[in-house]
Amino acid sequence: MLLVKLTLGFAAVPDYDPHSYPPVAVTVDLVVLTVRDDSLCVLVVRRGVPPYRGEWALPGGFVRPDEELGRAAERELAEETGLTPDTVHIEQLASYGDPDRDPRMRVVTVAYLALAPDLPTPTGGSDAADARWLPVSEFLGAGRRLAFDHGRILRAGVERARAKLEYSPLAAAFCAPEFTISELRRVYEIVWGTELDPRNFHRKATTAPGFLVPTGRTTMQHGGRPAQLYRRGPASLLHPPLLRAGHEPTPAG
Amino acid sequence: MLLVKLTLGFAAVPDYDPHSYPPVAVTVDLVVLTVRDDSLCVLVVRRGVPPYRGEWALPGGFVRPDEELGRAAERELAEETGLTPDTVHIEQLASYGDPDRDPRMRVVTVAYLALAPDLPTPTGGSDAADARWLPVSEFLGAGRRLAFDHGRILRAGVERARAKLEYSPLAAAFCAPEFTISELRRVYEIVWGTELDPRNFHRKATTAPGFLVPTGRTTMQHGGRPAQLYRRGPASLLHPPLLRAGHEPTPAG
DNA sequence: TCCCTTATCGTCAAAATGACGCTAAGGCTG
DNA sequence: CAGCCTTAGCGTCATTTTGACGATAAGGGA
Repeated sequence: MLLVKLTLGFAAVPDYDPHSYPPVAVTVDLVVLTVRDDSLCVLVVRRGVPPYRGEWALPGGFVRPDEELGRAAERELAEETGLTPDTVHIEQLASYGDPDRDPRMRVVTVAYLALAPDLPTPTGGSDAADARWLPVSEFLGAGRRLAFDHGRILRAGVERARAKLEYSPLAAAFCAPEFTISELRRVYEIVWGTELDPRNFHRKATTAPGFLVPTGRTTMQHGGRPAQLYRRGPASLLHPPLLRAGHEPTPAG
Repeated sequence: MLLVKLTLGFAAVPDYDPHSYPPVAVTVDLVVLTVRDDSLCVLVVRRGVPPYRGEWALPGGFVRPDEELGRAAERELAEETGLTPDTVHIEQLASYGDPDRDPRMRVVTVAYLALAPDLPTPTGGSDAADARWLPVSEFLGAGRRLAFDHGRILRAGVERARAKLEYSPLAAAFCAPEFTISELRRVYEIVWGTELDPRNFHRKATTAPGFLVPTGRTTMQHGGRPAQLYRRGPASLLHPPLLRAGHEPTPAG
């Protein structure tokens, strides 16, 4: 029958009828990470409707009929946090489409990873009933659970963030537009969960071409000697990378 | 019928009805790369039906109603090449869902990247009318074009492959189960488009823990002194990584 | 003023890298 | 079979990079 014909591939389907396909919904889900109170936090919302009513989930929503995937992600981000891509870094993470990941119907979700500086207000959300920042450790361990397969998505997002700090200047996305080297180092330490030597980190960060642009201004927020303020540089890749010591990340198989 | 209902009610969001959404088709597309005849090649199929009839496209097809995304990708790979995940490495690449990327309807595709050893037969495809390996350079330059947005997907796949050679043992996925260091080096040289010093490469490849496992056997395929044969090791990450010299990859913005 | 804190520069030994010489071990050719 | 060519694989060495950590700079507070 038709189904069989269709699955042979796009190219081999002379006159297929796409509408005869079972309905699939496409959503975007967001892993929005920030560094707050010495821990890596993720933005979660409490679900107001079944399934998983009352449980924490990643923010997300349907992709509109004529909307690009990235636009949908940015729109959801703006709805939940009031932030725009000017302020936060956002990139596609991965897609998840297990047939039973949503009990209501087939839902394929395209997950996005967003890295935001510490926001004064947790959320400026519109429809989000209850949204807040919670430490990712709450969900990565045996503690709380996230609705749907969002725990898996969160793990992927955190893993991606940790890896990208090594080779990309993305750590700065967790900082305000102007930041000190120590603030940047604190980001690395919290995201990686390690301690870094301040002097060696300072050397490597300032040496990597295009990573940091000094502003000339200084700040004395942190009690000691005033620190130089930097802005993100033009580099899209760190050379040389800031490698973690010995890391076997996900126990991949 | 269903279609009419689907296109109607989009507005309601909080207590949404997933079925009240417009139809979206979900496909998987494959970027299957291999190293052949001193160049990096991609598996492409010639389209037999409009749109883009007669043009080259990436292999792919619909995700079946109760099929996981990764399974769909593996199935398509098997249909086109006869290969299974035992033989090739396959991983999710990214998703593409621009509203007009397929003129017929909204199609969201989940692209997968597969890295295969050089296959004796170009394809063992079932339905693929005309499938073959072509150098990626044909499509990356101003030469041939791929159907749909497949050129963009191919670029992402090649970029991903190039990047992953640095810090993952994935280069071995381009080789037969047993391979020599020179064969591995040739993979790096062809994928990166650079030349590598054989002696330094030998040192770094054999030094990286878990990258290579010597088999004890040797081969003399290449005319000179017989070479040790190795198998892929257990490492999932290369430490230290095999870094390219100075590389600004995609001219990112 | 002394002390405490953080920032930043400097030093130095250990490790990694890159350039490259040299020997090993096959086949090929005359 | 004696060179010769080819690739494999080991070793050397100067240069860089890294990591550990000392020392100084520059603020606030007791």
